[in-house]
Amino acid sequence: MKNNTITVNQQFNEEKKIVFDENSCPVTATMQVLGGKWKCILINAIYITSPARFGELKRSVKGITQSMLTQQLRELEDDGIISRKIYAEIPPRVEYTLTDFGLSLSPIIQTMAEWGKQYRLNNESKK
Amino acid sequence: MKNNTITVNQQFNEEKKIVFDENSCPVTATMQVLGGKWKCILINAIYITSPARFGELKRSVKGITQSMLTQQLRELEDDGIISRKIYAEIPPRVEYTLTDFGLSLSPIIQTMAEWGKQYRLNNESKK
DNA sequence: AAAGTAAGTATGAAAAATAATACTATTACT
DNA sequence: AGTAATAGTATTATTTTTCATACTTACTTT
Repeated sequence: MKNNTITVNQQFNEEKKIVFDENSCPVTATMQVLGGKWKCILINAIYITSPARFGELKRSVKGITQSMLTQQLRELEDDGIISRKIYAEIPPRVEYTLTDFGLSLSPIIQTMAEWGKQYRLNNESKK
Repeated sequence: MKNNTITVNQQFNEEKKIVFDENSCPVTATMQVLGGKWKCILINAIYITSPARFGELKRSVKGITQSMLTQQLRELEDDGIISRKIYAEIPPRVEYTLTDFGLSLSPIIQTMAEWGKQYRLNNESKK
């Protein structure tokens, strides 16, 4: 009984009920798919060099290790973002391309690319 | 001498010299600023609830711990993406807002938000 | 016969990111 | 006197990421 007024006030004080989680924040949802250090870079690399081969990606994506590349490509494949085509040849050949779903991410990647270009220009001019 | 022809062939075989690193890949450059689990989510949250207070962010951004929030806000501040305004009051009050530089990232965040909405719609309809 | 090629797998170690918990200061309210 | 509020810091633990290295297969070239 003592706390009645306080309780009522607290309820009325909940002005902003905004919550950021997977269900109510679309950015959080996107991060579930694009999270991690390499996903965006790999999607961009495959977009540009498509069809991209494993060894080619290993050489061109600087800093990535073979096991990381394998792992990230598997995750992208599991998420339906890239498709993996194996040629039964010796030596083996595997080609990676973006699926339609993967292509739907390209506006994000392109926006990131544009920002990155500007960012670098600004940094250059500040030298 | 034996390997002359091979050496020459290898040089000519370098058809694609595309490299993805901080210097030549703008997506990689962007990732340097937006990388990590929380950056995009926080930028979005501050964009929406601006001016955002510390405790408010702690409550609304689900899953983030206090120390992560502090750390990420510091990094965003160091990168010039957000600004931090301290009010000398008791209890203390600190307000976070996006800087102009931070606002320049909003096309990326908006594109991510739009994709996330679509993604969720697609997932809903597949149930 | 040895080395090279492509696309990996397997394993253990190290580093980085993230989380959990306890603690701080100052003031107002009960 | 005890409790709450705000915006943190400090410390340790746990989890996730990333790295390094060795190994595999089957065929070709040296």
